[in-house]
Amino acid sequence: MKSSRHYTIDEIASAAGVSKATVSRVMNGTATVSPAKKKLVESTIKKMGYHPNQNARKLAGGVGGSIALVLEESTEEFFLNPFWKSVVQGFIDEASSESLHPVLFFHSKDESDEDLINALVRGNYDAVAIFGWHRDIKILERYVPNNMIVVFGGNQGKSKRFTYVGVDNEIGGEIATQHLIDQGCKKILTITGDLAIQSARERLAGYERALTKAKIKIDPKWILEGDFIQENAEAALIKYLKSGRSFDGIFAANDLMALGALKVLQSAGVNVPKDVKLIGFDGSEIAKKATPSISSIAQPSYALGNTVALNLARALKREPITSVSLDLHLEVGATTQ
Amino acid sequence: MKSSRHYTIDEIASAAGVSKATVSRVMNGTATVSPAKKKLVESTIKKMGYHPNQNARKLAGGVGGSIALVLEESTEEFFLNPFWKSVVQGFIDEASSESLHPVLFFHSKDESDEDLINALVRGNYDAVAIFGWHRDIKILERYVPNNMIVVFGGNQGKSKRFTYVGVDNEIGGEIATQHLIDQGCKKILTITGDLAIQSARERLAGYERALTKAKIKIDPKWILEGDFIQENAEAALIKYLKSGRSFDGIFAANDLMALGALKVLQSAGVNVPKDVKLIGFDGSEIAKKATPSISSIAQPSYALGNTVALNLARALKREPITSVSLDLHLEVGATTQ
DNA sequence: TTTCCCTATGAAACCGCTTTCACTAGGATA
DNA sequence: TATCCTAGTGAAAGCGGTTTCATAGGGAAA
Repeated sequence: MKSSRHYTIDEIASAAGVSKATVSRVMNGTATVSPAKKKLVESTIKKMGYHPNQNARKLAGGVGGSIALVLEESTEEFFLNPFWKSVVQGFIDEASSESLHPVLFFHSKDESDEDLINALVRGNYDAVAIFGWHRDIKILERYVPNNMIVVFGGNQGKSKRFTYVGVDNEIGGEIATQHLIDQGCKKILTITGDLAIQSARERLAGYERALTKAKIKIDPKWILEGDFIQENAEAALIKYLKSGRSFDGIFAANDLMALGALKVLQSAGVNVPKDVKLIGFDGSEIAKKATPSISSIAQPSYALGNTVALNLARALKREPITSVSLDLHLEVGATTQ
Repeated sequence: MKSSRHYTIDEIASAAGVSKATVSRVMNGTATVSPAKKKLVESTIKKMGYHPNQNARKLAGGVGGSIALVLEESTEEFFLNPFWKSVVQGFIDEASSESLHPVLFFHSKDESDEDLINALVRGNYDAVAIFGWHRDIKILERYVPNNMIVVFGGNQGKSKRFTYVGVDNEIGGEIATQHLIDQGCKKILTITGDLAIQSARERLAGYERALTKAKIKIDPKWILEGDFIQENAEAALIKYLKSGRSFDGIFAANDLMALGALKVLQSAGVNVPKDVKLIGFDGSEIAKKATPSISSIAQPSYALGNTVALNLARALKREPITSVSLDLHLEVGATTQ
């Protein structure tokens, strides 16, 4: 029973004394086959350790189930950010349980869109999951073959062609900021993410909305432009501290930057949460494990990955899928109490 | 130029006024084609945005370049351990630069070997990289089709069939232990990894060898059996502390467990490195970032992943490949000074 | 019984590409 | 000038499946 050799459907057919059409029908359950032959074929397949050639199957128009996982991040950035870890874990767990094994594409900033699209077209995947896409979506709409299912993780703006699984970042930003206001903060900074990215803009908009609703006039200086990276957030905050301006709250657009802010505040001798209250975004482990633990808007990161995978699986089964918006919720830590 | 439709080689051929054989030859460079026609075909391909169907190509016996990346870990374990992160990063960076996109398999403990092998055979990959494999290797040797290239990351014992990229764990264990001895330690504990795993056994052997060479008699009680997981290492050490036995050095078989040990010692009021010196294994970020920083045997984790990918790429180009043993080196931190 | 319909099944066409095989034409060799 | 190669090319035969099409055989309906 060594499978060092590949059998073909013809060999199975003649070994079982039937035609290859029958073997195919048994494997795919596409037509009625008499119980006797069915059993015979199945046992022959098992006995001979036969595995149909996937290339031949796909070529002939059968099956379907090859998927790609596109991560719009450099590997470096990707592995640094605990949010992604959770997303990918959710994705893979769900995909695995559906017996789908994704082909991995790390698509870093310096690679062109065209490269990616070519690779996807070449591989002619049945479905593609794309996380972290913050480039023009039109190019995808134009060049991706229209029988290819695409599901975005994260909000990618409206598209009739593709669906997405996301969260309402603006509401998240608003909840975070409102929480600071509820805790008595009056002068609230925000450290934004990379504003080239939609989610960063949305979180900022939520921040602004909360302050506007609370009739707090926003000082433009309060908005520290960051890029989701810890070091740069630290630098921005240090600069602000040096300016001598006062403040009593910070909303950071992700936990990594919140952690950086916490570090800066602590080493500047600022008491958190007494002097300044701090909240992040993502609800990641690093926020929970920080000392003191950082309040955060919990992104259902695992669920995000999970749901995208689920949608792919459904779409592959020809079930209809729609875009989904997952819930965010406030996780109060020690930095806002 | 919308590529929403797939052209076939026939269409390209007739558009260019040649036979499909010629188109194929141009694409693959498998035979001489007159410069004029070659140019013509190439421009037609570009103009029409043609992408050959990979399934058809593979079926017809051409190309080759589909690879699988098998991680013998649950996603959970995998994402917890910083060592893997680096390995995978190295792998992906190299693979990407060779335009290879791996299909991802997380093969957790509760899945049978057969499942994995079936999946690999089904996908008929040209090459497979396997990291963290600590099951019987014979089953792979037996059932993996012999035209499938397999490269292990980590030491998997000898196999004529497969190659691996690894490190000499025994020497690593010896270097670590010797370092503690050099620093004046006399009673050295070790917290082992899961001894079902070869690398754990090798590191333990290295520990024993160093002590034997130094003529220090090993107290069996010194060997705390762990499993590479932080919490369990902590528990084991706490138990040892309660026993009241003295010691002045600890070699933990990975950094995660060393970190756990550090935590336990600190909260027990033991001064590290004054009272007890501590060394880990992996050379990971968490060791460097700990306070005090933990000495460690640096695994070239990035290089490990990188080299495996490199070997795959070479093998796919029909270049000969051999097993490689990468160098380990001591990284002295604050816990042994 | 005869007619009809449905189930079970094999033969053959086809999926899109690679590669062998056979053939042509023009240059080198004798 | 007659002969032999060789480079360039198209036709056709697979690669290993799926699916259409046609057909044989039985039971139900008439």
